[in-house]
Amino acid sequence: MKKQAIEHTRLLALSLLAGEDMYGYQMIVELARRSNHTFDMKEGTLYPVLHGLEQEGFVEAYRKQAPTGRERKYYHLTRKGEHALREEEAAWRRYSGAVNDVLRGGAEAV
Amino acid sequence: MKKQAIEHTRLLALSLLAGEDMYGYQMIVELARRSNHTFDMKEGTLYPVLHGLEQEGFVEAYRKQAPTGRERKYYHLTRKGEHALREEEAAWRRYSGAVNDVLRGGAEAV
DNA sequence: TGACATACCTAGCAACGCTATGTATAATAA
DNA sequence: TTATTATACATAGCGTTGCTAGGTATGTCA
Repeated sequence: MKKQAIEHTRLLALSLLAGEDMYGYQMIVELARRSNHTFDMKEGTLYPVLHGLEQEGFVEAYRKQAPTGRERKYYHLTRKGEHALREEEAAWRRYSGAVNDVLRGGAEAV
Repeated sequence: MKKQAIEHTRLLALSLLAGEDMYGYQMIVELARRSNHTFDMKEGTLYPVLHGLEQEGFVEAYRKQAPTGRERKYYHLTRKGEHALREEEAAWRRYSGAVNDVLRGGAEAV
């Protein structure tokens, strides 16, 4: 499969941050809500991914006080991250389209 | 993610065998054709999966002489395999639908 | 005050798919 | 005729991904 393709966690994480800055815990809750609980992402999955995205410059982190007084770590999607998101989205459409083609018994014409 | 969900190799393999019995090498070529070369499955990926499917009773293997005189190992989808395919297809639709929901910014209503 | 939800983090493990390699035969090119 | 390529199957070993399991800490509520 070319290069393992999917990496759905990255796609989902980038996509969540496209609308607004979020903190990790919020992303997990939001993802569950938006996917009608199809995705129940674990902290052990998300946090390392966020750190990776930060290192690649796709997101930037900043700390902000919550109204509760508690400090949260928010993530913001950078230009580079927006670009990466568009690419991941395109890869997803290509991938899911190909799966659907195969399920239908194969696309006859191009 | 519940249980890693996708397992796309199994889904694709079962789906290929839904139409007709095939041998491994043929499945790889067919998959490339039907997916417009989005999927270029490796032998090191497919063969172990086929062996696994056979052990689970989802497929049955038999050897048959090719017109070239060469022997090939064909795989046939069993009843159990058809059932598994339907379940994997449903899981795929649920999964891909959820990804699309998240990409769209989240499904509002149920 | 104790329990729970919130909020972050990492080490270690398991599964999946790939690379690399091996074997063997048929077809084709040199 | 011989060498190369395509066909056809197989497995060992590795890397990536995501999960389990555990740890730390703070705010809320009974």
